[in-house]
Amino acid sequence: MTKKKVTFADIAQYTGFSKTTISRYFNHPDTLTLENQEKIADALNVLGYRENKLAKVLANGKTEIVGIIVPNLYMHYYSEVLNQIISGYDKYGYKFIVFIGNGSKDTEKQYIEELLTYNIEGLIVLSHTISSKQLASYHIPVVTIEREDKYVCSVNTDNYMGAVQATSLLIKSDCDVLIHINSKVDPAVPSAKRIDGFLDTCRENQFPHELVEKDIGNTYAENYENLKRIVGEIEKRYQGKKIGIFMSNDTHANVLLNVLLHEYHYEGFQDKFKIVGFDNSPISAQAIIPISTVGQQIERLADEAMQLLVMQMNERKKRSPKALKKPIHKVITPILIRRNTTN
Amino acid sequence: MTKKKVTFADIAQYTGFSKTTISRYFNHPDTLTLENQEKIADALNVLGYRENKLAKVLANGKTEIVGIIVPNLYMHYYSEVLNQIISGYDKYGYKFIVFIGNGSKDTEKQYIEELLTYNIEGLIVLSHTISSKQLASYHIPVVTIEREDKYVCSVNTDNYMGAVQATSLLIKSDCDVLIHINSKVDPAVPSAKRIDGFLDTCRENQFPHELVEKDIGNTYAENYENLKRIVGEIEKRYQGKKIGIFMSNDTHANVLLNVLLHEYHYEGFQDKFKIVGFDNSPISAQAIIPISTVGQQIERLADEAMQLLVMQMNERKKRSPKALKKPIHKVITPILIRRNTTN
DNA sequence: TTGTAAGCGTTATCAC
DNA sequence: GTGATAACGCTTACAA
Repeated sequence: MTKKKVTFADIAQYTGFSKTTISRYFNHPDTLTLENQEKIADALNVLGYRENKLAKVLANGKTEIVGIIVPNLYMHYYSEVLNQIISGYDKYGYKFIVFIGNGSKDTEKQYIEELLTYNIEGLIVLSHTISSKQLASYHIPVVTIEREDKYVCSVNTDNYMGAVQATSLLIKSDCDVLIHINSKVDPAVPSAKRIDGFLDTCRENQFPHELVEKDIGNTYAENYENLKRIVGEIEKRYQGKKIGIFMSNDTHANVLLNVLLHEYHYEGFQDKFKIVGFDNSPISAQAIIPISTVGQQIERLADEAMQLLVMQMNERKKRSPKALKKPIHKVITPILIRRNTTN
Repeated sequence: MTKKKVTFADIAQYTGFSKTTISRYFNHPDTLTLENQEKIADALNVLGYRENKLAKVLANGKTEIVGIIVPNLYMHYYSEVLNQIISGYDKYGYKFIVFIGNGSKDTEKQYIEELLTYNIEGLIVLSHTISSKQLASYHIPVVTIEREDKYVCSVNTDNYMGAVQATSLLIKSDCDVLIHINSKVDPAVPSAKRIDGFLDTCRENQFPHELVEKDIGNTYAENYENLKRIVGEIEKRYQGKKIGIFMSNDTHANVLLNVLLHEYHYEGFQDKFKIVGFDNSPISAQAIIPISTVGQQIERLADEAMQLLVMQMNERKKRSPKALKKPIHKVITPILIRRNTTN
């Protein structure tokens, strides 16, 4: 039916009004008589009008589109954040063009360039490759989530607090010594605070502890072998002691659990080992023994990010926009989730 | 620096050419002298030009934007499909506006309407709520993935073949009786073929079997309780027999595994039960005993979908576009992944 | 309350 | 090879 597109011109002709009046019907309906509003409304139906946002954008500059760059969707954390952000459409009305970073700084910059050609109003960045300084240089509203954020607005989980919660839980679980296994993390990345939180809590409580800073690989098999070795060493070092292990994420916590179950046949390994993970990803709940973990409040993380972005985008639409003097950094407290790998 | 946007007009003025020539520089560079090409290239750099795709779109209608509607990103299968499709940007150049269906037909229709106002060139649909008839009525290129697809182009996994592979593997694993646990599935949905594949294979081999068609809930706890009960009944019914269970997906296969391990203390439960899942989701590899499964070739699924869509979109750009007489349905063969829950 | 006309930044159609 | 000029569909002063 709708062969050609119906435009304001068609409606104007049909109703006898001018294009301007049709435009006003959409943007300032109250400036028309009710009668005329109805006339136009009828015409819209009869002709089967569908608005053309692109034409609108060309005229007023508001795309209502936000760009997102995620490192990957393989990790549940990222897909859940993406999920929550995109679902924000219902609340904020912004649409999202999504790019998946492939780790290369240059291609990610290209992605941003491409997004800019579409006049996106703002950008949400979860990938780590592009520095916040670089991001700031684009002079568009930006919010980063859980990454280096010196020069741009950001939302982060309170990783320090999360680590404190995890460590405290292990202490309360009657452990004799505490271990934190993590890869070497750039101190500028928020998750580096997990290490600080662990160390500080142990020290404050004058609790025996050890930090194992080692990259344990990217595949399940690599993780398994590396953790098997690490656990072997730890066990030797702390014979007869009850060991609490704070893992940097749930995926690794689960591998650790499997290692202990398989290699050490601890049917009652719970007497010997306690485990806390991080992220509250599905695996932590689905593991053979549900794993205690620190859950990021992803829904809030996403919502705060959108609020921060919307604020910047609105400011920009004002007659005399004022850039923020300082980037705003929001922090979301994580929630400790007690399951079966701790008391 | 780049206070105001640099337009063709600016470049034209700077170089002394007309806007037309600048446009030609981008679209038909070979019709300019090399000398002039360089002049313009220089100007572009000096002035810091960035193209405006929206203006371009208004003039020629090609947005290079495709809409995607996914039911959720909680299930790894969907996030992985999304991942692969979006990554197709590097190959096909299309950008993606993503919506997450919330199960309501009306809101998903609204999403499509919104996408249409942006003149998207095509649509990829993974969510199940909107009928293919309805989708076809929008008269834009559409491809669906693993869902009802009567009136539109689609790409699906060969679910029947996957079920045949899974069932055969269980037979080869020396089982005495085969069980398939699945919820009640609409026969129009491709995954319904898994049931057919199971039943046909059992019958052809004259193998004892049973189909358990039951909804086992949406949470881990529900899954656990339901499967515990189901397994209890099955065990009673087939005492002393080796039971092969084909689960409809890996998440449930993992719960089943945990049930068997916990409730039945089958250290050597492998002698009694064999399990095959479906999807090759991360959990199948990370489970305490890695689970054999049928893996969908998601990368191919996504790529075929894009090819099918690009084909339709290109046809539409021709002077006299010809609509397809019949929708095209592509089928991708899944791959059996043998791990430790089968021989 | 409504209309006129000039943009918004490109592309396409003619001319020259 | 290059340049006017008219679209593309809508918004927005400025008038009336």
